[in-house]
Amino acid sequence: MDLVQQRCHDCLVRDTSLCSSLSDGELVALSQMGRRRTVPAGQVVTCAGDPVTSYANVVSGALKVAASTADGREQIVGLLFPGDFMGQLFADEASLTITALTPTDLCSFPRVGFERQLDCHARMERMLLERTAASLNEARERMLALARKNAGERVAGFIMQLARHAGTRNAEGGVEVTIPISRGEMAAFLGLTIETVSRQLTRLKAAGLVDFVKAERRLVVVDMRGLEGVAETG
Amino acid sequence: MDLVQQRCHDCLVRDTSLCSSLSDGELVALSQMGRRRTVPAGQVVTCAGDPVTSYANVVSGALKVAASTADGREQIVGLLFPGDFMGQLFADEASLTITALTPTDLCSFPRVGFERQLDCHARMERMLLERTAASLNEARERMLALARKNAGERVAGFIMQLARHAGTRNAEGGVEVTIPISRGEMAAFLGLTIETVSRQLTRLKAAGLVDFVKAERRLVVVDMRGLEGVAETG
DNA sequence: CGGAATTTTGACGATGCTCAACAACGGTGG
DNA sequence: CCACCGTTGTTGAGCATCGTCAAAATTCCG
Repeated sequence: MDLVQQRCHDCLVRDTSLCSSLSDGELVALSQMGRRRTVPAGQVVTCAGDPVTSYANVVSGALKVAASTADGREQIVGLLFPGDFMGQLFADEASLTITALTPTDLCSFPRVGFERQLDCHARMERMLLERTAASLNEARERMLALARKNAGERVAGFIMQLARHAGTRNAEGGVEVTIPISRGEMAAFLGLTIETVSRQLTRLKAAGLVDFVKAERRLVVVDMRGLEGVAETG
Repeated sequence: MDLVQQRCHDCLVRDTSLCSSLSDGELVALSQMGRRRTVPAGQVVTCAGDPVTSYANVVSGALKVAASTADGREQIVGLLFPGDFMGQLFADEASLTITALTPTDLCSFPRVGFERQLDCHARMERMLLERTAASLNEARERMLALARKNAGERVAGFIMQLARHAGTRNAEGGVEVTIPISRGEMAAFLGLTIETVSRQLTRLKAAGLVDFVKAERRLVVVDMRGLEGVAETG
């Protein structure tokens, strides 16, 4: 086994990224054009307006995908985690800006080479279609929240999602989660301001639905049912 | 040429729907499972919560794709026109409700059969991937509008899109468009109320940027530049 | 022509944003 | 070890925008 294959074999996301649709043998060509790249927290990876010349798999870390207005208002339209595919498929010019939230490792492919690989690997293309369709459904659900839900519902819904996706049950029957992003990023994600997010969190705490120490990232969902109720009706 | 092929050959969207990626010969299998269906205005085609058992091409008419909360708040997350593909790909349960806005003709396929056809026709699958990716980009742009733009910007932006996409230049240098949906649907699309949409339209008229007669669907963009300005900064 | 549905307009109020001050935390250097 | 400072988060007061409720105007359609 040569070095290239060795690298993929040891890859953290060999089994969760698009690559999981390919056998070791099929992976060779893609592997040869893949370039590992480490990005520090806060750095912009691709910028709205730039031509799209490469795609990537997220290997480790986290990134935000954001749209923004000319005068600087920003909305986070998606988050990327290990195994996720990064890039605006088939767009000649990026309309979104992607920024690393934490130190991040990417496995980056030149656009044309990657698209050629899609041509020869139907299972990979299918997987990409499935993921794109899922992202579209998610984006549409979020449009409902951004347009029609009030601040309380949005914040409660966000914590519910975290709890369901990454929560761990503790001794007292609560569900512990670590909020992976800052208040500012939460606000940018939920279509609110920092102050409103902060107020809603203290409101949830006052209502006894969640518990956390001020300004901490660690949070315990005390009353899942109650929180679910708030997520649906303020 | 048998009847089935004849039907596709005469089809209004033979060259704009996914079918345009297939030759007449390749179309036979898909054609045989396609069922034409006419839906009256206002009728629900697929409902959130139902299992996804079929997909369809829109042949004529228009539909809305909407997400809604338990207590009845609704957000239109997409519109479908002739040539568009309809259905939540690979979802086992629909999360969105699709309703005809006008009398509509569909060419409907059973889910499993259609997915099998995708397996054998790489160009069709590629076209579907391109369209899904484009829809995702569009949804994300709209998330920015719903979360961060004010009522004036949203209404102006909507008219801009109409004018660019379906406008016709008139004698006085204005751009004429027909607003294809009711105020209520505009509101549901823009994340506003009917009253706010109405007020913003009269505001644009008072500012001399557009002209229309009260409660009419026909509208003239008088000052495109000015309208563009409002779309970006209220 | 008449009644229902849609649209417009007005008055009022709540929600969430802005601005501002304060608190908590983490690192840095004396 | 602790004073200092920048960053992040919390809290409060006031206000603007948009939603709600209600009524009038207009259109649609039988």
